[in-house]
Amino acid sequence: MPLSIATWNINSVRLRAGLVEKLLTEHEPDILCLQEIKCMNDQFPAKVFNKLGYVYQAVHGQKGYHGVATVSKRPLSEINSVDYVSMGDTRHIATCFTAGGKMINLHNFYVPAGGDEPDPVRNPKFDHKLKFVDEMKALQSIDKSRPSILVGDLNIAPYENDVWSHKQLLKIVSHTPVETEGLLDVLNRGDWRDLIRQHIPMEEKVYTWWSYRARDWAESDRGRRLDHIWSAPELAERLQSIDILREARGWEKASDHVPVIARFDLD
DNA sequence: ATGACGGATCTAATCCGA
Repeated sequence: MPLSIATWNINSVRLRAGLVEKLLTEHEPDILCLQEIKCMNDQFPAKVFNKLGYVYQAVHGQKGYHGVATVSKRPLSEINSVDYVSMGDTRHIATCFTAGGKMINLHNFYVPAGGDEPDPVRNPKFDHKLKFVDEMKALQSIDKSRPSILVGDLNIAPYENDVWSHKQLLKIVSHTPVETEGLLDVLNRGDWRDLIRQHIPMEEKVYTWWSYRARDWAESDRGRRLDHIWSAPELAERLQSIDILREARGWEKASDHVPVIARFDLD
């Protein structure tokens, strides 16, 4: 079976354990990276994943907010979290696994949302976000001579067609120039490949998140591409497909983010 | 008008998301 990796901001893994089960049953990714699990490690619904064969679990949670987890059918090693911006938040977990006979690093991120006002002086949350992205610039797509994959809710929609209206969102946190330039700097300096954009032309609108506040999310379709899968060039060459599960936004009690799944021509 | 919803928490009103 080819290697497949999914990422999903689940917005409470306990509340949506049933939806996670649906995703894993219907799409069977080898590895699932979750963000915003919103629980402590001992509250993580491990049994739900064990039952489906995802017995390797790297969980980095905290009470009520944030939290990331990587669950896998393949053994995970070198589990490690970096405390970006030294805030004590649970926004990153790194693991390592084997595919195609080689070791691959996998980073799972939940980048801070950044609050309402795009001014780091007046808004400490925006300052935190910018510092977080700054620290990500040190990440290289090849590390310890292994190729890496970086996924998660990066909370930034970098390109014009990653939002429903480029012009109207230029001053809205997630699409301001200081953020989009910062994220593209992370991408370029680390020699990463943006796998969604490798598969979908730049002219085409692509979203992975739709607000809960819209009267009808599908009808207004005012989304943003906040969730990403990046990889080292040698893995990008092996990309077979990338799927954005838009239909998951319409599931009962849906997360406001949808899963993204990348499949690679690697065993 | 993007657009007022939805989650967790010291179960009621508050903070947070993006």
